[in-house]
Order: sequence, then C-alpha cells, then structure tokens
Amino acid sequence: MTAAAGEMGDGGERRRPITPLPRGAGTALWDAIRADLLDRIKRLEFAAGEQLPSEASLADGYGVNRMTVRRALAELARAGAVRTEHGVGSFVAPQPIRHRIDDGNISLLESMNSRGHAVRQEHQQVITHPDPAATGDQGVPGLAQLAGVGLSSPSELWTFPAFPGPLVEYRYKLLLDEVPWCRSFAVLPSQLVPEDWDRDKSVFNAVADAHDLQLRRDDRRFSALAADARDAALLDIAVGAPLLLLSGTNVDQHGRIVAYIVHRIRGDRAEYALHVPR
Amino acid sequence: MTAAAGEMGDGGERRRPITPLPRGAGTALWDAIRADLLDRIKRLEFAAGEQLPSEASLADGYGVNRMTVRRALAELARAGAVRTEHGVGSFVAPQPIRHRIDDGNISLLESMNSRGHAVRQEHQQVITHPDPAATGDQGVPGLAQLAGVGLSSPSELWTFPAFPGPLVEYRYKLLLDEVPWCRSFAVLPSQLVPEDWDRDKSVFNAVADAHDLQLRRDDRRFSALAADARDAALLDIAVGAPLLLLSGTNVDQHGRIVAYIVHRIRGDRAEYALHVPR
DNA sequence: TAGTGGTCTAGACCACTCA
DNA sequence: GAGTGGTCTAGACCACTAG
Repeated sequence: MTAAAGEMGDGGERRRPITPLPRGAGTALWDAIRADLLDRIKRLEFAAGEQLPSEASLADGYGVNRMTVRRALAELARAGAVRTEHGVGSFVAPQPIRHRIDDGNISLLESMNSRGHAVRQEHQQVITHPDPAATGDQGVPGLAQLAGVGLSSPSELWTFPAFPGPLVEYRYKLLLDEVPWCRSFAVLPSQLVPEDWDRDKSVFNAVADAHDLQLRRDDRRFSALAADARDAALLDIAVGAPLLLLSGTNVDQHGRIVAYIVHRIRGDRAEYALHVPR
Repeated sequence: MTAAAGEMGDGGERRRPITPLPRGAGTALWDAIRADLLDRIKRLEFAAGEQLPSEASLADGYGVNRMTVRRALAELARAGAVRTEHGVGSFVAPQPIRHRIDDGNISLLESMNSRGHAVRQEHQQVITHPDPAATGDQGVPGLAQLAGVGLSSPSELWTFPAFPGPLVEYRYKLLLDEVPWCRSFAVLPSQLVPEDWDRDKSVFNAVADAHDLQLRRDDRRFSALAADARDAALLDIAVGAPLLLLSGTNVDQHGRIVAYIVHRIRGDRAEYALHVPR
C-alpha cells in the first residue's frame, strides 16, 4: 500500500489537503495549527475515532517542524479533542459525550446505573489504616492531597467520631461503557464494612444493608484540577487534562459520618447535574 | 550585580543548589525536574510568591537543555503551582487558596460578598441578541460552546418562553482580592433589565427588585474543562489550566426562566460547596 | 522490521519588561 | 540594553506497536 497521506477512502472527497498556514500573524504557529486541526475535526474532515495523519506527515504538510505539530496535538489532547497512542498514532476522540450524573443517589455507581448506563467498578487497591485517634493523626495520610490542597480544615477531614477504630480506604475506578470515567477513593470505618460485600456493587449499599442504616449525602464540594501522571494512566487521558473534583461525606440517619469520598472525574466525560425541587 | 543563581538572600541557608538529576530511570527528565521543583516549593525552599531561577540558570543547574526545563515549568504552571510572566520570570504561585462558594445565593457575586470577600465585578461586554423566536434560532449563538459541548439538548437552552423579545448577554469577570477568579456569562430577557441598574452590583438582584420577583436557582451543572487562550488571558492562568464549569438557570417564584448563567472558574481558586440540610 | 509517538539537544531569533 | 520567557528549527535517539 503506497497510500499518500492526503488520500483516504471514506469522506475523502471533502478533505482538504494539509497546506502551510500564514505565519507570523500575531498568533503562534502551533496555535494556528491547533485551530486548523480542530476546525477540520469539527467539519468532519476527520471523523470521530479516525486516525489523524502522523506527526511527521502533518509537519511536512504544514511545512513546519515536528515539534510545532506536537505542541498543537498536545493541546488538543489536553482539551479532549484528540487521543494519542504511543507507537500507534493520534485519533479524533470519539464523540465527547458528557454523561450526566444526577444527584440523589448515595454512590456514583448507583447514580449511573439508575440511568441505564453500563457501569463497571474496577478495584485498584484496598488499604487499611490504623485508628487515627490512637496514632494522633488527623485521619488518612496522603488522601488530602488527592482531594486537592486546602479543601477543608484538616480537623474536620477523615475522622469518624462515631465509629472509632481502624479505617479502610478503597481505591477504584469507574468505567462507563468500558471507557475509564472516574478515579475514586472512599474511606470508611473498618468495622462497618461487611465481610461478604460483593465487590461489584456499591460498598455504601453494603454498609447500609448490613447495619440497617439510611445513608445520605451530607455535603459535596466541587472543584477542578489537572490530571497527574497517575490519573492520566488510569483514565486514559493526557497529563494535565481537566478533572472534575468531587468530594463529599456520607452520613446515616443519625447524622453520624460514615464515609468520605473523593472522585476525580474526567471533565470531558461528565457533568454533574443538580436540580433544585423548590 | 554579579549574584550567582544559587545564592540568594532570604531563606537561602536551607536552599539546596540545583544539581543534575539521575537520568533514564524510567521517568522522563522533564517529569523528574517537575517533581524536584515541586518538592522544593513544598519544602519552602522557594517561598510563595518568590521568583524562581531563570529557565537558563535552571537548565544550567540541572545540566539539561532549556526546553526540558520549560516542559517542567509549563506542567507546573498548568497545575497552578507556578505562574509565569513573559519577560519577567517564573514565580511560585501565592498560596493556592480555594475560596469556598456556598450555595444558596442567586449570584456568584453575592455568594462571595456574603462571605466577606472583597469581590469586584468587571464588565467585558454587553451584547444584544434579537428575539430567538423571531429568527428561528434556538437562542444565543456561540454561547453553547462556552458552556461546553453537549451540556444539554439545544431546545431547552437559551430561550425564555415567558419573556419573548430580544436578549441581553453580559460578559464579565469576577475578581477576588483583585485576583481574577472567574469568567462569567449571563443571558437575560432584555425587557427585564432595568435601565438604572448599578453595574457594580448583581444584575439578578436588579431584575428581582425592579419586577418584584423572587429569583432562585433552578438547576446547576458542574463539569471541568481546559482554559482556552481567552480564558488564560482574562484569568491570568496558563492555557490548558483546569476550569470548573458551572452553568445554571435562574427562575422566579412562578417557575419562569429568567436567566441562564455560565461560570468558568479557576480550578485552583475555587471550590463549590453544597450542604444538604436534610 | 517499519512506522509511530516520546524525549532531548543545541542553537537561533523574537517579544516582552524593566532599569 | 540586559535579561527574561515564547517560539521554532533540524536532527538525533529511544520506546512502543503492529504486521
């Protein structure tokens, strides 16, 4: 196959060849290329999921250095418009549908399931922490960083006055239609989690059932942060891509704190909707 | 002044000199440098607000090319740890305090004011749009992009069934303690906005007062996206920095839609807190 | 093995800020 | 004008993926 970069099968008739852009007009070359590529994607010259020309051929087409093209592609990848695979190529991101999270359910897993989505939970790690009261700590070390810095005063974070003893921290991720969707952390008092909990289901429901508790969300905090290397690897996104940070507390019917939760949700795939019933 | 890069006045006694890092150990050089700089910032070797060594001297110290240092600094800037000024230098970002937005107030301006913050509103633009019903449009063109793509079905967006006629779109930004904090868009029916509205105050309050309406939030939608060039310029952040996207609807006591609002809030400076009263 | 993206270099020139 | 960051180049080498 000697296929030239500018000629392809489907939709090729409306595809314009990549040609050099006007230079030095106030905007950087990489930004002009970024805009041009985004424009072509929006015009469906490159269909969703389709592979873009290689960096080398793009650089050749635009008449620029490969590093300049890379800068443009990196920016598009961060914005979620393009997905890049090492050794394979760059692809137009499949329709960046933002799945709506409706408020009300105790767990994100349940929220999505109740909307008929194919949601799956994949456990990364289970960590047991000693009783924070006994060690004099303020709670689970290192977890505050995951929730962003300075989100709350330390004293009110990560302790369970009503349920002393060791804690369990669950690290897992949610996949929606097999697409990584969010990286989550949950901290609960160890004593509350039943032994026979089905790992495919929500731990919060298991706790509620085992102890006859009615759990509800006490508060939520929303912010945004950049994906770090770990987020990027787990969620299949670029380093620096925007994440919706959602942290919250679950309490039971007596107002006792039962769980702390932190979700790091792909910004390009999620929207959290809150309707005020009046 | 012949000051060597490794020697400075305040806090210098605990500052380690910049020396080459071990190479090729699985992680990229730029990432190792990023981590090293972040570590030094956290250890207060570089105090908040302090100027970092120049890119050239960092490259010299680490024994790498300047581009490698730039990659590290760019990543730190996106994450909000560092702020870079063209022609001046790079600085440790002043304490990245996330100001909490408490839910309940109709306007973000009022939310922050009620917490005793020095908030100021800076108007960028006022745009009048023709009656969407008359032109057959679905509302305000271009605004959907600002709210992110696919946030809602178009039919329910940007139209005011109860208040026909032209629309006004306000583009403004909020500053908190004179630091750019969020870029906002509000769309209202033109007929509702009083002529004598004091531009320093909330337009929503002006509308409520003028027509004796009780406004409340009907819904909110949260997501995250990357700052574009315009965001970056207005909010004084790096392109690609994470923004908290908050869009919502205001209705009056009869349930009539009175305003659509979109906020693009700096992720490093804001946290939206929601407390469920039970 | 060929083709792709990821990293890094050495150097050039420009744009901006400030003394 | 000196010093800073911003852009861009030409080229090298490596790591990864696929046929």
